Amino acid sequence: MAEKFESDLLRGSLDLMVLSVLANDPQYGYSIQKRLQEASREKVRLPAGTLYPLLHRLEADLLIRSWLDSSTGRQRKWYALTAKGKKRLAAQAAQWQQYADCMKSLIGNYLPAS
Amino acid sequence: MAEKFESDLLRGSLDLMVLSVLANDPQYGYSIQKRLQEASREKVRLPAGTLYPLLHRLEADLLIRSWLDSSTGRQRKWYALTAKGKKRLAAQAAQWQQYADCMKSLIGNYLPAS
DNA sequence: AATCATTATATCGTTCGGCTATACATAGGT
DNA sequence: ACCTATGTATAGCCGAACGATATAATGATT
Repeated sequence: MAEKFESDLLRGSLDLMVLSVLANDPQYGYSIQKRLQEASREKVRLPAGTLYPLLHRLEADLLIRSWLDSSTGRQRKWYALTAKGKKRLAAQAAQWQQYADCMKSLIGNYLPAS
Repeated sequence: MAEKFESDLLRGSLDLMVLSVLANDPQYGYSIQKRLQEASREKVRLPAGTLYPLLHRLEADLLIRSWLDSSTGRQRKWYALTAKGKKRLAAQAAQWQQYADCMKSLIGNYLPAS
């Protein structure tokens, strides 16, 4: 119960997951980690060694921007989507759906009866 | 139009795709390639450098077995699912659906209106 | 006060799958 | 003779996800 998804399954959609978490409001790394965990019912649990490099990569691609905030006691690095990031989110989400439809038509027959 | 899916999207589901193509009848490498291309409307086009190592891997894991057939003129290496491969196909398909549901709930809001 | 779990960020090195490039060989069409 | 499609194969590169490790502040427990 609540087994994690295989790493390779996540590969290629982790960016999209993180972008979608940032869609509505800014988040900092740790909160992104927790939100994804929660939203996936514990099936996605990003290790720090995956999350932070990923965020740095997205920022280097100008899909997100960051700022430090130490005013709330603990130092946090907040991230928000850029305009480019919003476009990317929409594009990636659309592509993902196509991909999912494609997969579903391939494996549809071998799925457990619901 | 008919843009290929990003490589990283396929990672982790290529095995499942190939297993599903082999589910009903034996196939040889080249025919698997063509079938996947067709079934995906050209969005999945496995290069030989991806396909053949993948098949060797699946065979090493005893998920598929192979035999040569030169009787039809051209030499072909046929592959078929093993019992273990069938189980794996069912398991992977089930996991993939869970994963897809999870993704959909995450990115549902950012999908283009259908 | 000392100890420990949680919060919070970061990097190093490993692993491994998909890709490009390359290679080789047969069949069929012009 | 040449070219395209068919058919299989491997070497080497690339890059993402990961485990291990490091650092440090906070809050709870004893």
